[in-house]
Amino acid sequence: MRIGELATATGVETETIRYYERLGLMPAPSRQANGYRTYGPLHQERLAFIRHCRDLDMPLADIQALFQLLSHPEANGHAVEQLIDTQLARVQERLESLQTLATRLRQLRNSCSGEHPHQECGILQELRAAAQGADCVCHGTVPS
Amino acid sequence: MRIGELATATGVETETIRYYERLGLMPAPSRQANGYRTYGPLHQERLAFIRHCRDLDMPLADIQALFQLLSHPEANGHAVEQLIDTQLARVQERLESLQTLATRLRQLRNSCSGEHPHQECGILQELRAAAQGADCVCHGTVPS
DNA sequence: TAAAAACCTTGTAGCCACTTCAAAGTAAAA
DNA sequence: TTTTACTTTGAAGTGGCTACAAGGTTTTTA
Repeated sequence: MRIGELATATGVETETIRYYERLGLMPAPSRQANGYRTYGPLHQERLAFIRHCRDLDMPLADIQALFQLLSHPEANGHAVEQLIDTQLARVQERLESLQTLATRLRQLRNSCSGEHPHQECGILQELRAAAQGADCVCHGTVPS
Repeated sequence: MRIGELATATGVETETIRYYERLGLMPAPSRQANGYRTYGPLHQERLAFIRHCRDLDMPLADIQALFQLLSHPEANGHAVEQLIDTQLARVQERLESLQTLATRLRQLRNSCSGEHPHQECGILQELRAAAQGADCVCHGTVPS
C-alpha cells in the first residue's frame, strides 16, 4: 500500500500522513527500492485511530499521550479518562461562548435591514457605539 | 497615552496592538522624541471597535473590509449585512459540529468508569474498534 | 513507443491570530 | 543609585495542517 492508497483509504491527505510521521505520531513505514513508503493494515488502523481522535478535536499532543498510555498497559485508565474529561471541558466551554456569539450576531443582523447608505446601517452604528464603551444590542452590559 | 496605557485601557496586549499596526488595522500613531508611540482617544476607539469585532470571532481580514466600507459612506449597507451573515453561518456550522462532538465525548466518557488496567478501558476499546472501521458509541454508523 | 498524466520524494514556506523571545534603550520607583 | 518597569525592533514559535517547488517514478493513453 503506497501513501496515496492509504490516503484514499482513510480520507487523510498524503501531506498530512507525512506530517504525522514527522511528528512521530505515525511510525516510519518501510520503503520500496525506489524510496516510496509502503504501508500495511496496521498503519491504516493507526491512522484511523488518530483521525478518530481528531474528529473528537483532540490535540495531537493528547493523541501522543494516548499512545504513551497504550504502550504501558499496566497503568490504570484514569489518565485516559482525564484526557477525555479535559477535552469535554474544552468543547463545552467553546460551545457556550459560541452560543452567546450566535445570539449576538443574530441581534446585530436584525438591527440592520433593507437598503440604506451605511451611515445609517444599524450594524455599524452598534459597532461604533460599542467601541465607545456603550452597551449595545450584541453585547450588553458586561457583568463584572 | 503610551502603548502600555492603551493596552490596560482596552485589555489588548501591547504586542497585539503593534501587530494590528503592522497589518494596517491600526493607523501608525505619532511618536515621542524617544520613539515611543503616542495614542489618543480615537486610537482607543478604533482598537475597541476591532476588539468588538474579534469578540464576534470576525477574521481580521473581514474587519479590514469593514473599515473599507466605512471609508466609502456612499455605498449601501448590503456588504456589511453579508459580512455578518457569513460570520453567522460560520458560527452556526461550528456550533452544530461542536454539539455533536460534545455528545460523542460524553458517551465515550460513560463507556469508561472506575479503576481498571486500561486494556479493559472502554474508551480505548471504543477507539480501537472505531479505528478498525466498526461503529462505536461515539460515532455510530455514518449515513452516506 | 512515446508522450502525458498521475504518482512519489524532500524541503520549505504559508495560513491565522497571536505569543514569545532577544537585545537593546528609556523612564519611573525604591 | 540601583532596580524595576516600560519601550523599541525584529525574528521565531504555536497548532494543524496546506501548498508549492523541483525533481524522480510509474501508469495510462494516444
